[in-house]
Amino acid sequence: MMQESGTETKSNGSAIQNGASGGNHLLECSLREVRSNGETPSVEIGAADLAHLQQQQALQVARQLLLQQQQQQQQQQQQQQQVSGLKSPKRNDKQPALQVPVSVAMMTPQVITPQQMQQILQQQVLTPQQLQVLLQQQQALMLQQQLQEFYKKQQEQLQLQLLQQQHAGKQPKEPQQQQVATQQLAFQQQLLQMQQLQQQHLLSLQRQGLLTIQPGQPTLPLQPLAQGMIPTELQQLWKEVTSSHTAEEAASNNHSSLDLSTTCVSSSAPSKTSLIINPHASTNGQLSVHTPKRESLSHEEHSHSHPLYGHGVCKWPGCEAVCEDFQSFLKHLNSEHALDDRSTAQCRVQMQVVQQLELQLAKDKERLQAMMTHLHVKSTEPKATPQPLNLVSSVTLSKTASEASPQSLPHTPTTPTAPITPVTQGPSVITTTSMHNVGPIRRRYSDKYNVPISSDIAQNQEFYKNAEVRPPFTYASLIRQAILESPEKQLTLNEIYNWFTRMFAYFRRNAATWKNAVRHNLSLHKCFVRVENVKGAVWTVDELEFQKRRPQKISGNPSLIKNIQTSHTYCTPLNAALQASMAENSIPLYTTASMGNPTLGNLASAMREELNGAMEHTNSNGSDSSPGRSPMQAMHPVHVKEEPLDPDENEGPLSLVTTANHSPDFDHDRDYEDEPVNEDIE
DNA sequence: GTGAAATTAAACATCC
DNA sequence: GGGATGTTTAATTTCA
Repeated sequence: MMQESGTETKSNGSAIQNGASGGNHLLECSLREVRSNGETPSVEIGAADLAHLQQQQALQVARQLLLQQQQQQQQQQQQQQQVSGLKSPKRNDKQPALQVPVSVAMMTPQVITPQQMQQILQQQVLTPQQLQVLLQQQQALMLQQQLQEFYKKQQEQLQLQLLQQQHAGKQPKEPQQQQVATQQLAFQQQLLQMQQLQQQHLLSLQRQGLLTIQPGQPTLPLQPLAQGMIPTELQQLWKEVTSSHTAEEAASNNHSSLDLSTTCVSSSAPSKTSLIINPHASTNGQLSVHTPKRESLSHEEHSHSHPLYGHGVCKWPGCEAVCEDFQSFLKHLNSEHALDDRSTAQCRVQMQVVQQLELQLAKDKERLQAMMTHLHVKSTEPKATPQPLNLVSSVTLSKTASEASPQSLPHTPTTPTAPITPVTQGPSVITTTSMHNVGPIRRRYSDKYNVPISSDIAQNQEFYKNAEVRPPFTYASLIRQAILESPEKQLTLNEIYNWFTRMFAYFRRNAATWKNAVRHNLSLHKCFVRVENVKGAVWTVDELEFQKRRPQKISGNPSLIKNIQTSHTYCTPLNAALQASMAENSIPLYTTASMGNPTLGNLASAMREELNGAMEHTNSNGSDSSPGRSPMQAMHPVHVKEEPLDPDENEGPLSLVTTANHSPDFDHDRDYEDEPVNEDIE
């Protein structure tokens, strides 16, 4: 691709700089440009074929137009020779206009024929959205074609007028010339509008993935528009305007520098002359839409609006040359940033920068949308347990915050819902990291610092259900939660198993391991009381024993602790999330303060309020003020093997979980029990 | 560095 | 007899 782009650049450049030999060299140059532009694949899948067809058609149309031009030129010469033996300057003025259709044909892919469209539809290579965009683009192209035809007719009228003018001798020319110039300018403006429209369509295609921009590939569909126009057609269009603008130029019939075609024929005048004469013809690849009057209005207006000039400094990438006024800026622009390989390369680099930024913006927008969607869902969820957000659970007043090593980062599954509760102090960021990349690092936090496990589970229910992420709670906490969620606050072992597998995807594998751990915990901790029932044994929770299990390890002023937590816990994950997001996208790291995101600020504020409420509740309650529970293993080694979901998950989580429902039907192990333990995979 | 708690693994017993 | 359930022990890991 880079080679192709380089070739294209050279071909375009040669069309300008070397376009001085041969009577039809300009035509050859145009054709070469058409070919070079037409050979650049820039659309993938079906669109690539489509673009190829369009390019081929464009080539054919360009050739036809060129033939027509040649014929017209011959006819004109014959007519003029018949009318007068003198060489008419107007004839030369007409010829550039005749070049324009070539450029139009070159830069406008042809409309897809119904057969081609039907073929595309049959092949189903495009999605409906892509087809819609394609149709819009086709409409724009059809408009361009109509415009092109209009322009051809206009040119013919111009020729007739000029011929009549020549026949009429020295009659007043200026009104006609002005009319011609006005018409040409109107056409230029229309042309530009069509270009912009097409660029918009191409951008939309690009955003939708129809177009693929490869790094270093300067052969974007828009580029034929710009690059094709810059070297020749732009100058010609401008010359048409300027040449017919003043009576002096009209009077100076032999002034060949204003006619690029003459320049080409003369084989001696470099095309750069036209650049000097018409500085705005191709300045920076921007097609000037200014009429001569506008151009002569004032440069101040220009200086205020020129994107490359501001505060007396040239804003050309990497330049920053100081220009006292706009005139000097223009001189500098035309001298230092003229149309050459360097400027072209810089322009392409800038285009790629813009493209990358657009892609980045789209990516970040998508990320933001996902985040907003996720938070919105969470906020609108009916809160069965209006308990504080579990972000407080990520609070650690000790080294854990500073030990936020990559290993301790929360595992970020690819599921659409990520835990709103950071598992650790690490950034809770949705990344593309697969959830299977979870490491053996284990973190548990929830039953420390009196974090209500129910809140976290409720808020991250979908996440835990879908992502094979180990819940950051101890077995004891999970068992207790399962039992407390039951209507009768009692569960059989099998029902506890089912609760684990139903609520956590993580516990859908290695059943033998974690079930053994469940049994071990039930037996080990005194807080779990086995109650013999008529229909079997059920497990209940002795809350007093549960609260006595761990001593309070956080000492000091509770209010101070609360302040510390509120000042660090909430900000850290948010900042980390933002920073990680930026780091992932290679965006310079901004501070949260500099970003000043009100939404996040409000979010953090709301969380802080909830945290305060939670802490106050805890402190006042005192029953759940034993945060000293030791950590829990947050992550297990990852197992590659996927397992089917438990069909029993469709059952209501709690409605059937009663002692009376304890029946052998609850075959909890039929899907998980006999799984091989794959701990050693990693 | 240490101790407590949690986790994991295993053996064993009991019951259905 | 096999599996589920329950108990116990030991090694290891995590973290305050």
